[in-house]
Amino acid sequence: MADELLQSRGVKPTPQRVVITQFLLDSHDHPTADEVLEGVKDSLPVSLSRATVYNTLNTLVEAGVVKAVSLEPGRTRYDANTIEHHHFVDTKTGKIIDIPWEKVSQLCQTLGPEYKIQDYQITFFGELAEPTP
Amino acid sequence: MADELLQSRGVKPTPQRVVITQFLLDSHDHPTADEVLEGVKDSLPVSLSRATVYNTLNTLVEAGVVKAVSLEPGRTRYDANTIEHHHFVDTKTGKIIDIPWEKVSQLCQTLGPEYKIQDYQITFFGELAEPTP
DNA sequence: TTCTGTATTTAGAATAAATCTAATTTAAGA
DNA sequence: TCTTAAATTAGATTTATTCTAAATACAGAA
Ligand SMILES: [Mn+2]
Ligand SMILES: [Mn+2]
Ligand SMILES: [Zn+2]
Ligand SMILES: [Zn+2]
Repeated sequence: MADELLQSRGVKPTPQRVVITQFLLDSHDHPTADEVLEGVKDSLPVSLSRATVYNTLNTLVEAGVVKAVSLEPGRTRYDANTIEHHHFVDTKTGKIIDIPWEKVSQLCQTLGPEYKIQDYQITFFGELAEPTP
Repeated sequence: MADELLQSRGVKPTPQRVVITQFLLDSHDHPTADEVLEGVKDSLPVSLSRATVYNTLNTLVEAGVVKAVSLEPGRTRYDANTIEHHHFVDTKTGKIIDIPWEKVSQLCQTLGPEYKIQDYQITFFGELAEPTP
């Protein structure tokens, strides 16, 4: 599973990369680099370096295998759900859950009564056109 | 200006707080804590501690005088524009500009041809209702 | 198979944002 | 003036991430 995914994206599937990728595929809670290290280190016969976790995560992001998510200051989270989607941050628990892209239909209206929205923000990424002279 | 704003939000307007608040009111580029320190330290007769900058920024956020913005990993930016609005991140320059709330009308459609949108993401903050048993 | 070069991993050092600590200053009120 | 709480300060500390330099792994050539 992880193995083929890596192959298809042109990333050599080393044991460390496979195990980290699989962990992210199985996660639904947007783990941090540290949570990845904790969750993965015992499933390798060798000691896993923190540097390898960061190297791998950066490689995976660059190859489009996972997405980096920065919703809170201080640490980046990682998401194997690469389909376009939004996030809902529970301000009580800090839990970040996925919101399907289609759920946000007319002008970001109702997600449903189970979400008590206090605030939301759309972040656009792109390039600003040069002003025409 | 900054003085009255602080008063009205119940924050004692010390020289450090006034000068930092004024700097943010005059900024339109979402400065970081370090940029605030650099931009402000020479307009005080005393040396300004980094701790004071962070203390003040946290106080201002808590009092609703400014907003903390975390769009990129690693550092928080600060925004004296407290009217609800979105942000546009120029992926070439890193520049973050404000998008008026109303601009995003039907399902986050066109901002106008000057914005070449590569990606966007809506972040919701709120509380998840308990599942009814 | 052995050789060789490149990619990957590793432990630990370095960096950078933010917070903490403990001492000092400020300033309001009795 | 005296008291006291709040605010500020320099510097140390913490935490996330990156860097460095050495060790490993491993594919391809000979
Ligand atoms: Mn602005
Ligand atoms: Mn940091
Ligand atoms: Zn997600
Ligand atoms: Zn803004």
